[in-house]
Amino acid sequence: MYRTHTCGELRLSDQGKKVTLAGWVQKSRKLGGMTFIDLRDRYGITQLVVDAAAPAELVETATSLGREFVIQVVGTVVERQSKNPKMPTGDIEVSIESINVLNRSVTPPFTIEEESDGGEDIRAKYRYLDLRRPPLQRALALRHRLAQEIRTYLDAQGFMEIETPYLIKSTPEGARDFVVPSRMNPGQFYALPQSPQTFKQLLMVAGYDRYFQIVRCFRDEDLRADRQPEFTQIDCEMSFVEQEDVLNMFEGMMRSMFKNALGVDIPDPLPRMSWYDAMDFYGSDKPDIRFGMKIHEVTDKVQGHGFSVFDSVEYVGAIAAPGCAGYTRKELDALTEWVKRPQVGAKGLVYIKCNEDGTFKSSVDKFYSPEELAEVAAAVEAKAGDLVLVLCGPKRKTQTMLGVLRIEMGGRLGFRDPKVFAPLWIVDFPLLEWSEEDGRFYAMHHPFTAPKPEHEKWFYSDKKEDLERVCANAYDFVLNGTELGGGSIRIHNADMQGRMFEVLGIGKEEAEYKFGFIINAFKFGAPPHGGLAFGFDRVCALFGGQETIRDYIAFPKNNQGRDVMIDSPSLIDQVQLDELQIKTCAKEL
RNA sequence: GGUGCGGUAGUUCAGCUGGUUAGAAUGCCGGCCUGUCACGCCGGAGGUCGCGAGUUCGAGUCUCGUCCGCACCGCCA
Repeated sequence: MYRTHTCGELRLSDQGKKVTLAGWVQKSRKLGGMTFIDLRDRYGITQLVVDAAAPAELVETATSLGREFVIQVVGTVVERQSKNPKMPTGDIEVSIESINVLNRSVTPPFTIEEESDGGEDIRAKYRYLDLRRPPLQRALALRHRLAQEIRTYLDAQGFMEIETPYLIKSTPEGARDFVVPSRMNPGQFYALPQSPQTFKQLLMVAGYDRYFQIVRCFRDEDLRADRQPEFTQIDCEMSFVEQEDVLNMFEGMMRSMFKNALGVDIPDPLPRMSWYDAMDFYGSDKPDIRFGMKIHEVTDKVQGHGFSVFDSVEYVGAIAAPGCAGYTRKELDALTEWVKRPQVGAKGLVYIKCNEDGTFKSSVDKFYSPEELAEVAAAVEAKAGDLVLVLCGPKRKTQTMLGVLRIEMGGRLGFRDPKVFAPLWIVDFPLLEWSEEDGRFYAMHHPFTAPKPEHEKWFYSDKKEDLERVCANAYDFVLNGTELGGGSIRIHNADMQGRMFEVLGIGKEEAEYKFGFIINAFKFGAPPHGGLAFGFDRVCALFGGQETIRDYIAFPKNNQGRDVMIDSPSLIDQVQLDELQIKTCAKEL
């Protein structure tokens, strides 16, 4: 037996026990005659001690151990003479009678401790060493815990986990596909799935009315801290359901995840907000509702006073930053520069200070009386001591900029505490989105989303205005300003699916080539169905209070989609290339 | 495709308007030390300043190019 206990479990109550431990040498401290060794495994650290009175051979071995040596020791649990209250095992130590060096280690390039001295670069290259550190071990443990909760909950609700293929057909209607050449089918390619969307719908056709899968998905797009080329979705679909059924089922799942993994209670039922309200009041389709500072339109209150900047625009909107009336000229100038950066894109910033004494001071005093400024302040629910920030321009674009400004100010004011959780549903999304540059509609969610039944009359209209106002029974699960998941009630009718492809400008032949299988399947008694998918990596990161998902993935890719540890992607040799017979033989669509 | 920041010892970093032999901390190696737990003390080794051009009497430092990392914009149905 390699060990009788782990390095995290021994306590004072184990005093006197003879134990065998195995683990990694984190650090050794030699004090002349005696040697202390911190032995680590993923359960914790236990201090080992070798006394001066020990046999010379044992002392010799103990003092020759290097960092990250793997050792097995036999010894007795004893109470420490000087305890360490910072360690869970700090009341005891193991007095060693024998050491078995199971494996040596070269000196690691960075410290394997709670806080490593290594930078991201070097830790990524030696990911297997970084993964020995407690923060990474906690992150993966949380991921495991959440996956278990999901399976437990969905299993109890009658869901079946069914695997779908990874080698599928390329249908790049949105993100780019990773493609995989096929040796047995020269010149032809599989694609890796961006999601199992069509397969889960086919499972509904097949009668598996409650399906889920914790599944890897792939997108060949540029990366971010919260975006990886391969990522994991909690993919779910149900038959014979309406939007209400889906929302209830999956907010229940999130509720049990919050409760059982974090001990946090989230509201029951969760708040819901229409997409239009989210855009109007938060300037985002993924609002952070941990704090207020809602956006208010003040166009009619500020136009017609001779201030040409406001008079010439479609929309003027504002937010109130609590307690910021004391901002200095310098701070306001800096804030103005901040909103003018390309990432925000505002042309300028107008402010109104609502002073504690009830007076107002603004950058546009020339054009507005104190009474008029008070009216604007009242419209954005500003109180004495608040700072009103005003932006103007085209409606949606300005709301988006105000949304970015709101998030920034909310962060500065400490309203974005990662330990506070404010989930909600965003509902009633538009079905379609017009692209000016391409001169066509794109599906806002995906081309399998059904229009709301009451909007179908517009869906079959040829007028752009009609199509633009079609809403879908589509929904996003949003937490703290991050979209964690989304879904919709699907089209289950072959004719309607055909109409959707038509609206999206996908020709009959192209639709047949790319999606013929699903259109065909819908002719064989497809049940009404709908579902959703959560981004599991993001769920883990947010539950763990982090912005980056990399720590929650054992072996993530870097910014360029590279794995710097195994050095992939990489060139392949000519023999492999020849076998694959990759030639130019594109399909005309 | 674009913007910003960064690349100097194993590691994390400092290095001013260009100027002698490129420093610190930590790690590593050796010595001392019987209650350490960021142990302490003494000594030592350790550098292609990412790479390539250029300017200059002289480049870690300035210029251009290039590679790599991180964050962001575009992109992500």
